[in-house]
Amino acid sequence: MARPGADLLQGTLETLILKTLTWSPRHGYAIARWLEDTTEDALVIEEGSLYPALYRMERKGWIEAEWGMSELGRRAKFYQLTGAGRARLKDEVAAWRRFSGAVGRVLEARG
Amino acid sequence: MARPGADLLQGTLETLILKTLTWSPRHGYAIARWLEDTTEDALVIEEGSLYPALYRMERKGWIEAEWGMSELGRRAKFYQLTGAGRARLKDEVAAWRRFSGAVGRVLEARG
DNA sequence: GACGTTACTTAGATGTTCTAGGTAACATCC
DNA sequence: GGATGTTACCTAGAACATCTAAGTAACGTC
Repeated sequence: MARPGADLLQGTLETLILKTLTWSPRHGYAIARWLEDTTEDALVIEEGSLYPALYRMERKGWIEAEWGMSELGRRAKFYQLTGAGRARLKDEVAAWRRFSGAVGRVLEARG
Repeated sequence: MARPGADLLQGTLETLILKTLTWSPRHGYAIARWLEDTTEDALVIEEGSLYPALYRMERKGWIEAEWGMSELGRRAKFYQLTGAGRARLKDEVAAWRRFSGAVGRVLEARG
């Protein structure tokens, strides 16, 4: 799993971002910080992954962006979930459970 | 998670293959069948992913191949774990637990 | 002799993530 | 006032695993 060139398993970042926006809009930097805090740095979000992911998700209509001011008075782009994004999150959480459950069953298997 | 072009999260296949070879050598086709059976088809292993993965892993010294006869009398290439492969499996299982635990914490988070 | 299954092979496309660079504003400390 | 660290965003290019889609071949069965 600890492959060079991939700290995150491909396909998980967008799900994590969607989840981060569940409760209120956040700007990109805050999304990364929240994910790292919540996982105690088990997940580290590279900026070169984060921002392209946000653009992809905006293009797909899962999130909407708006410029505003961060808590510290700097300009920042705030993202919020759309209806489609909320639906997508639900699907992705279900898919993650199915997938990680399956992998878990394999890795716990005995004989 | 259910992205077109990726049923498996990138980085998991090699771990799953290593685990499949824990107990005895198996040929490629049997590896795919065992994984699908064990996960009740939650994980489907495409041949175009499986065989290239086996070559990569052989190159990396995690598995060794030998031609033989399958249970049904057809020629088949049997793969078995090397010492390095066994060590690698251990690391990957630990990494998977860390990673999936972190994702789980994010996805279960409330507020 | 057509069809389904076992078993392996490989080229090319796709798509996410990473590395590594950049801009800019503000705070702090020497 | 100059260096350093933090917040905050942007982007080009490379790396890499997986998938699609094609192929070979042997065997069994109907």
